Amino acid sequence: MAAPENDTSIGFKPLYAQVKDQLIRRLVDRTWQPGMGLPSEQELARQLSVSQGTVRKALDAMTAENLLVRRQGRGTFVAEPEDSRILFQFFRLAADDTDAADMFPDSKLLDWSQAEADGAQAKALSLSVGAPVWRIERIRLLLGKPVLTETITIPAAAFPGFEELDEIPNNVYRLYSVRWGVTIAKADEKLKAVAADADDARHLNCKAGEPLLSVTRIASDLEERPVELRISRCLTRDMHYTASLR
Amino acid sequence: MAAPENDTSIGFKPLYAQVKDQLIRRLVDRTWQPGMGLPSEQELARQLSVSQGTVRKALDAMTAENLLVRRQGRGTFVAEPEDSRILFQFFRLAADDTDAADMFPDSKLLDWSQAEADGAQAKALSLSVGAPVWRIERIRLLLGKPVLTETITIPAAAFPGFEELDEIPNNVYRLYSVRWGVTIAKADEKLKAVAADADDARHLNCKAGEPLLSVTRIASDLEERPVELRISRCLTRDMHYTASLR
DNA sequence: GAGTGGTCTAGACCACAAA
DNA sequence: TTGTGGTCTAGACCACTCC
Repeated sequence: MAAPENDTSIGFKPLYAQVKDQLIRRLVDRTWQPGMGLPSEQELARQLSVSQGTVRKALDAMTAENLLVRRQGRGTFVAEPEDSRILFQFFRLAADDTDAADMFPDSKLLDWSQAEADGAQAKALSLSVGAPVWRIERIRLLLGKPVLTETITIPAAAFPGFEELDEIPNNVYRLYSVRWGVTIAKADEKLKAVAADADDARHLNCKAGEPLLSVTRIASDLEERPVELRISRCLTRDMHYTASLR
Repeated sequence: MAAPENDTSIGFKPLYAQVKDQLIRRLVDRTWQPGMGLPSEQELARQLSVSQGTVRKALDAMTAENLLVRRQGRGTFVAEPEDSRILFQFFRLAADDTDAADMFPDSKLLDWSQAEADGAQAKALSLSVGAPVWRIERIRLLLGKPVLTETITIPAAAFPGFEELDEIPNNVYRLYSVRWGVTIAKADEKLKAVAADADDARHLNCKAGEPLLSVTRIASDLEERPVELRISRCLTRDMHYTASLR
């Protein structure tokens, strides 16, 4: 970083992008953990031998990606997997009538077991077929009413000691972070309309054949490795999924 | 803008935001039209009596919102409603198998008539109930197969002379722009799973009761006024809606 | 070679939070 | 009062496009 990197090659990266990579590395290796304050811009600029403006550009980019939180007068902090933030960032279902911010959905655990990745799971998680995975099935409720079934698949290798858990918390992204240092940074979702099968009908208290919104999510960590596959089947009679295009 | 705006009030806006508002005003009043080049950063800075860096921050923000396109060595241009951009920005349906960029969907016009806004339409478009609107119903096809029905509702007042059109083009956002200077800058969508009714079944060549993805879009112009309500009902057997969360 | 946006720097002042 | 991030400025050099 000290050298001007007289780089004419195709792999050129601007200084601020290199700085950002450096900072992300410190998040990955847990030098800076969620909730902790980073050094000031001036201090980082000294450490990395770049100007404060260049550090700022990297910090602003990471803030835009919800990796950091900046507070004027206080400092820059590593974003925490708080319920409110996770809800806002990763939960797109809202009640039709209320515009109010919704609550974190409750969970009812159905099943939780080790399994071997099938073709689709292996592909989604960049594993080989048959690789050990954990599978969690649960129902999620809003205001006491079941709104969706959720099947979570995660690679066993990325979450050692998973079997020692005595319960699955509501907010698993917080669990991933606290227990294994895995930060969910991004998620890609594919949506379809499907018909409720017998299991759906039983769990969601609806008729078989009723239209459900199927959401297939692949969530990735700071290094853009897929670490969770989540398939939800949502009853959207009184709810909807929101998306904003710009 | 020349005065430092010694502003202690709650309504304070940073300079670059004021510059951005100024520039958007020039887009709204069509001083700068789609495809046109803007003056250089230096020139804008002189005109507005601010530094180049402040102009740059405004231009960068507008580029991030897809209002402008910047090309190194050439200049800054007003974004055009080209098929490829509109497709990328506002069309979220993709075929399950191909990862390739999809084509702009063909359209088959079903109906096109003036009507009076009902309660839901009035609310969505900030009109009073009974206000005159145009309603367009069409089917959209990919690779020759019908994939969705689409009902577009627009305020008649915002599109004078709409009745003189002798056809509805595939890309209506381009039409809005070219003919009425209306730029679609943002869209909010609400998704639900619904059952196909008899009309859906006929148009999409599926069975009544088959699950469809219902997408209700409210599209807004540069001044954030809602100008189009669009309700799509999509067959998602071989397709999906994509969303990215970060 | 002239002009454009892209990057990087250095320094000033302000608004805000905490001690 | 001190230290932080937020804003604004001024100027330098680079990479790219076009003539």
